[in-house]
Amino acid sequence: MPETALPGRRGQAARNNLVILDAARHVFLGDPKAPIAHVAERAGVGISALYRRYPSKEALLCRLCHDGLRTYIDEAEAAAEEPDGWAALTGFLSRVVDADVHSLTVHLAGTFTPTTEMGQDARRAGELTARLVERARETGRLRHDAVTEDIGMILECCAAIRVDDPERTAQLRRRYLALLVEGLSAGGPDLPGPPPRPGEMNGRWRPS
Amino acid sequence: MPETALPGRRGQAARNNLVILDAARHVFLGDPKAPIAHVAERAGVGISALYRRYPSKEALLCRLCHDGLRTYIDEAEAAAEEPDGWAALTGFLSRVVDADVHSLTVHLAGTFTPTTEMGQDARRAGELTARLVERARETGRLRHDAVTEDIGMILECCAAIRVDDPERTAQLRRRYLALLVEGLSAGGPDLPGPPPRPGEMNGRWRPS
DNA sequence: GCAGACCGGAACGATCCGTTCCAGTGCTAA
DNA sequence: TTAGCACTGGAACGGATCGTTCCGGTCTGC
Repeated sequence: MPETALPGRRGQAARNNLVILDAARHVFLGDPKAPIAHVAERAGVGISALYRRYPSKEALLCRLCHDGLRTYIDEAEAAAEEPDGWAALTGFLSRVVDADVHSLTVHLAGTFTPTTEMGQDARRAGELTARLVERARETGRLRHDAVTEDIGMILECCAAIRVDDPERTAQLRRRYLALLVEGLSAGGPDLPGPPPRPGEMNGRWRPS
Repeated sequence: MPETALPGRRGQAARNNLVILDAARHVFLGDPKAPIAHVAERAGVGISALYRRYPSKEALLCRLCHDGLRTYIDEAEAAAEEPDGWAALTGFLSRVVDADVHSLTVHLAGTFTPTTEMGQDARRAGELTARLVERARETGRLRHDAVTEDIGMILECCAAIRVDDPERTAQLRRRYLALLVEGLSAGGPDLPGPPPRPGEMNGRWRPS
């Protein structure tokens, strides 16, 4: 077990690396504008332990956001391996909602100036999403008027579900994702209004 | 036109009553934690004009929230007149989403200590909602595993959709409400997990 | 023409939060 | 054994924010 790999101060430092990232993820997931002291408190470390690792709050948020983006890409690439296009899309949505990736990426964006690498990753995430939607459409199970941008909106809807207990939150999100996926299925009446345009929900990515 | 009903200072005061409430509704709809100065700025009045009418920010928020709750009740009572139980529920949802009542009620709750009258109104709103769900279920068009508490969650999902342009926001919300309503329709597979419990999403109503 | 209702906005005080700083602790290496 | 140092916890600081108060000015109704 790696948590006992190194004893003493050096081991504590190594362990704190993980503990701090975990705490930060949990805290900023619950409140993107939480003070940095909450992270330290939850991690059970002092504030210096944070500032030794990240030069500023912004850097920490950037790291978390980028990690979330990479998780999104990883899941999308894994879904691309699934032969059934419909199962690929719905399974992808399930896993992304379960991992609460959306709160880490979209909701944290705008609180820091993104790096160019993040921009590239964001573009790649968009391409992978579009491909998943395309494949789902080819199966005929996806309603004809659904577009790629709907995916981001659906994730936004699920991320809005939140109760005190994290496990219960996950359960409820699965429930409403199921409702939305059911709505995504072909067979219903056309959806009202023009569909979301690319980048329409990206106001938060502006440097603020 | 009532804006010219009274001239002079008294007329200005009467007009400011409406202008301030409108501005407050707009500002706090966009950001429940906005500073009170933003309200004054948007209303085009000074800060004293606000404090002359409401003893504190809390009182203003309470007023807005209570107004929103009453709108919800009014819409629910209007929907109760609709003979078709399914149309009553879906029409109700449409109008409540269009009016953005959810952001005024649930999202403002917790920022002030609610009055007992608000508690009564909240209970009445719950009863009316339950009745609408019950009637929709009797039509057979509502999926059998939907519960009253799903309504609040669905409204929460729609309220999460927000882009810069208010009119566009309304369009997009209608789109995802349609998706969710389609999911609510009978015929799909059972929803995963236990349904939401009464009061499960009411953490925000605590005095905080 | 005057008393007072009403206004705009500067000033105040409290709170919050990111960041810095420093004294303490216990490995590590000689 | 001990000197040095990497690392830590948390107090202190400075800036920003925001609710509220206060005051000088304006206009109205009598």
